[in-house]
Order: sequence, then structure tokens, then C-alpha cells
Amino acid sequence: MILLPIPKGTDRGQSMHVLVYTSNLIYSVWNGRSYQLGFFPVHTNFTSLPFWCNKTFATIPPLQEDDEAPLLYSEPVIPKQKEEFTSSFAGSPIFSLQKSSANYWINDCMNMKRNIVNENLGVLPINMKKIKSRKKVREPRFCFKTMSDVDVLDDGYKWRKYGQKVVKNTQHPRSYYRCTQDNCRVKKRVERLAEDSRMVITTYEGRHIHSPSHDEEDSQASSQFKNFFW
DNA sequence: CGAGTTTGACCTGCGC
DNA sequence: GCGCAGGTCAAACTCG
Repeated sequence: MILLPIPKGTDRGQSMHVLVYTSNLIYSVWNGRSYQLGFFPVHTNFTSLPFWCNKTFATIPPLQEDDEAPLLYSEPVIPKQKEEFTSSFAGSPIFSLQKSSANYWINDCMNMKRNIVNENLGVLPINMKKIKSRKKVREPRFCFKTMSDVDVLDDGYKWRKYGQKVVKNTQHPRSYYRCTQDNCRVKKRVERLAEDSRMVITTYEGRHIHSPSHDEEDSQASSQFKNFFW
């Protein structure tokens, strides 16, 4: 299970796109209650497709500066065919820009499926044997697309910028951040969508080994779910 | 002075 | 093998 904080400053009614390639369900957890934001169909045998969640937060109160951040909650699911991902990513505005990144994600998904299948069944499906695996195992990643004036959204964690790069065919640079917590190797990338500069794309990579660095008045909701934070 | 940012150089993987 | 583009490093710089 994965929990991800929704950045503060997210307004009610604001469209928020979420791509969760490891999940088939997305919830927002608010004050101990969860609100399903979207899902995509699950086929047979741990199979599913990635999707864009394009729901508004109509049932969630607007988030103010002093509010605790609600969480995105999702359940893992496993892809069936590499081709499914390739075709699904083709229509995505993000992945049309970053084909190589999409390929990384696809391979990550396939590796994940292979691992889970091995865990559950102890058997590697024949068709999975044909899929080449990358030498470097990448951490699972989440990609948020939010409409915001500020590039770096407050997600409860403390980040240090370690690089900035101009991406080809885009007018906005991509920034690279690392979590400042010792021994925590979580990274995130922040960039603006080329087609719509109002949209901020935030990509998280890896799992936090600690709770968010909130102030002393940590919320109940935060502590309730702290074991599941990224 | 320490923490965080900037930015050019360097490294690495992918596609041809 | 080579070139390109993305990702990372690290020294210099800024700011509180």
C-alpha cells in the first residue's frame, strides 16, 4: 500500500492529474475518511492498465496553509503485457515528451510483476522470460500533474535541490531534488508541462524511511498513516 | 558559518 | 562505436 500526501495549496475544484503506474485505485484520505478519486479496470490475473485520474476534489474541503495535507492512497497492481503499457502511454502528454522515461517505467512495472508473480506463485510465466530487465533496478515512482503557480509544492518533506537541466523541446527547466533526511534516498523531479505551463509535473522516486517533517503539532491523520508514507 | 541553490562539467544509458 | 540527452556531481555562490 502506498500513501502520498497531496500538496498544500491544492484547491477544491482544482483538477489534479495523477498517474500511478503501480495502482488500480486512488483514494484521497481526509480527516480519517477516504474518497475514491478514480480507478481503472482490472483485468484477469493481476492485470491492469495505467490511467490518468482527472477528478476534481469536489467532495474535499479546500486546503489552507494550516491544514494537514490529505493523502493519496493506492493499492498495487501488476501489468500484464509490455505492449499494454506502451499503447497506454502513447496518449499521455507526459510520456509523449519523455519516451525514454516511459520506457524506464514500463520496465520497472514488468520487473515488479515478475517479482510479485515469483513471490506468489514461485513460477515465472513464459511470456515474462522474454522481457529484458534493466541492470539498474529503479525505485517505484509516482507522477503528479497539478495546476499551480509555484513549482515546488509543499508535500510535508524537506528537499534539497541538486540539479537543474534544460529538457529538449521544452522551454522550462527540470529541477532535481533529494530528501534532506539522512539515509533517505527519495528523489523528486519538478518540471512544467510544455503544452500548458500552468501545470506542474512532480515525479517522486523511492520510499521515505521517515515521517514528513511537519512541525510539532503533527496531525492525527499524519500520525495515523505515517507508517505508509512515501 | 551552515544550509541551500546555481551551474558547468562529467557520467551513463539509449538509439542509431 | 558514437552521439545525444537525461541525470548527477561538486565547486562556487547566496542567503539568513
